[in-house]
Amino acid sequence: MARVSGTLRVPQEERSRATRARLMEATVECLAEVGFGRTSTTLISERAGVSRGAQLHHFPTKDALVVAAVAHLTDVRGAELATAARAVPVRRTRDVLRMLGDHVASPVFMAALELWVAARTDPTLHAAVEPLEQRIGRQTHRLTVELLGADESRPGVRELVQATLDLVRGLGLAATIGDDTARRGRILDQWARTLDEALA
Amino acid sequence: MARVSGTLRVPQEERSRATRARLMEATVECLAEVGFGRTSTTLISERAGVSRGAQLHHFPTKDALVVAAVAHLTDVRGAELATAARAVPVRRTRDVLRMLGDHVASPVFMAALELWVAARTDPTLHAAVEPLEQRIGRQTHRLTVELLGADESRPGVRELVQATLDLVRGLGLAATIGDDTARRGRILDQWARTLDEALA
DNA sequence: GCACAAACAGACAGGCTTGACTGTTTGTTT
DNA sequence: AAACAAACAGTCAAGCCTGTCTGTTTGTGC
Repeated sequence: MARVSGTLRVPQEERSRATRARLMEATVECLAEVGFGRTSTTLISERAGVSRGAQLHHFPTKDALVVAAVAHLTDVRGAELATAARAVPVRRTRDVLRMLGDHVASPVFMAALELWVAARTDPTLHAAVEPLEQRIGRQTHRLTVELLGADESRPGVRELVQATLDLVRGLGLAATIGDDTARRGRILDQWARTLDEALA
Repeated sequence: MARVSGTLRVPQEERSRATRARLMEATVECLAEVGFGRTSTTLISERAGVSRGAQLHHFPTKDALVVAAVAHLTDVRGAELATAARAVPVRRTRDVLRMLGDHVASPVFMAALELWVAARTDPTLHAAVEPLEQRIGRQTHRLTVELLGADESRPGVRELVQATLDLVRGLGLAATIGDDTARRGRILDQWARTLDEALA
């Protein structure tokens, strides 16, 4: 598409993609900062610097926008995890846990948390969130197994890795209220020791 | 008060208490069933069988009602945990974990979850939730230590109990999306074994 | 029995949110 | 260049939610 014909061009497909991206990113930001409840379409369009008309053009309904944002968020989380994982040396359990702990304290996780809880009582959202969350869950699991150098063929190992991921999820949830970093650190310190013994 | 004077009496203090209780219970039910976002004062009053006027009389603002419901919910959670704990034999780790796992799958936990997430971005709610959550957190910790027969003077034991509680919180969160009971069971099976070894 | 206050009932207004709708600009196609 | 379609802009009405307000019933104190 967009055959060159001499003059400078700003393909509308590109503009469209950019606008949609800004809207989805603004949605994720709103989720993380003001929560699902206060995330209105008006607030999103203001934040994205997009007119309400343009917003309604690309996403006819709020559901459509949020569902698209869910997919976008999944990609972002996947990318952030992959990037963070690359910086972690293999077989250093405590470092792996630190990486996971940092993730659940990040804004993207908070946005995901908002969506989880909202999806619990919203069928449309649930249908969008469930499969994507399952995907990123599996991806994170695989990644963690690799970094820990764990042997999943041994009985119990798979469950311990799952427990580790559920633990950090729980820590992320606790972090929303009044959990301090120090407490998380101590818990993960001990968990790393226990995990190392159990996986040995 | 309310000196008997022959005829049957329905003290207004009693009526008042009953109405307030029904409103707070209805609030918790709404939180668990439709979520914080869709929990409107109108819905609550309908569900409680209380007129809007009476509702506004007892709780002038929505915040007042929700804050009162938080306190109520804390009491309910505390009572449910204490009751469930009484049915668990001491030193049977798997049974203790089952009890905790059941709790995080219950409606009261879901209501608490809604409040947690809402409180993250709502200062008023946060001020009400934080201290109470801390209280019930400590209570649950003490209770778990007792049931496990754990010796907290030994290094790492305290952190392992905390990790256990955060783990079940994470499992409760996962349960809202698409987590099946079987998966939870396997994870807790394995964690019970690991915990027993670590505490031995 | 009477005055008073608390519990209760329901209508009403203001504000916010959502999505429909009309009009304008900008890129694409022939 | 002209016709067309997509992107963009902003207004408007319907609906819901909250909290105020007025009026009614019921228990309490004198």
